[in-house]
Amino acid sequence: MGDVNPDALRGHMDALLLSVLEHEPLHGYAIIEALQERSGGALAVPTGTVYPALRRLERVGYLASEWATVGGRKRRTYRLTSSGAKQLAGERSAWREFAEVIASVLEPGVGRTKTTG
Amino acid sequence: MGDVNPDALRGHMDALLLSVLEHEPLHGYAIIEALQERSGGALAVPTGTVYPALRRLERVGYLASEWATVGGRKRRTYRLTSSGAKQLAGERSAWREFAEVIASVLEPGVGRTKTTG
DNA sequence: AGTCTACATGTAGCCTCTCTATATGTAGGC
DNA sequence: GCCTACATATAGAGAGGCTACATGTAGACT
Repeated sequence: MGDVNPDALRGHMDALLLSVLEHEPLHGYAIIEALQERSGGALAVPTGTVYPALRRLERVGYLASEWATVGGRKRRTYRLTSSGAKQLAGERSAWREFAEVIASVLEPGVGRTKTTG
Repeated sequence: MGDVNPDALRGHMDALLLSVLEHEPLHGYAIIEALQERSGGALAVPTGTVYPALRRLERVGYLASEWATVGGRKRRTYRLTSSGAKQLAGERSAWREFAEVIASVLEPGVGRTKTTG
């Protein structure tokens, strides 16, 4: 039950982040915990990955954020925008496509059985 | 049926390459075609990705190569070493783990249902 | 002969995302 | 005071896939 190879995460981080914010706004720290919980402990994404990624996602309009103070601590809470929701849907189908493609190469005979066309 | 996002391929290229060489040695150009065929046309990996990757894989001992001339054209044919076969097995289980983890975050309720606590 | 396409390999340099390491600060337990 | 958990942020490194380019053969068509 080792954790996931960092390189493999490339290009999938956005989908993960958008996904945990789908039903409720969360702040960065809570997002990291949610990722870990949902993955059964396999995803230990460092803060140096998450915070910049969240800012990037906000910059492109998929997320929006606002500051809040809870128990004397400051949090920047992120929520999914409608644009982000659309993006998430796209990321989900892209993931399914991707997983199918990789699986078809790695384990021939499973899935995509050369329907060609 | 767009092709796969290049960034998403990060860290999975090795597995793909090792996998197409599992049962038969192939040269670079044929590897690219095999990848495309096995994926139903979804994987159009550029030569600038494949050739350097093959060399890297040879450098670390997962592949071995030799030159051949077929029909007046020179080919460098790669084959899987025993070390590469072991690596491929590892890549396969890493992929299954990875796919399960991503799916568990992207589509909660499917697979890895928080067996932990 | 000249041109075009398919076959075939290779490199330089860019891009961009993830990671490591570090910095900053609050709250609460010991 | 010191340590841990909570909470955010940035600089710089590292890596690998991509674009673009360079090189060359074979065969078809004009």
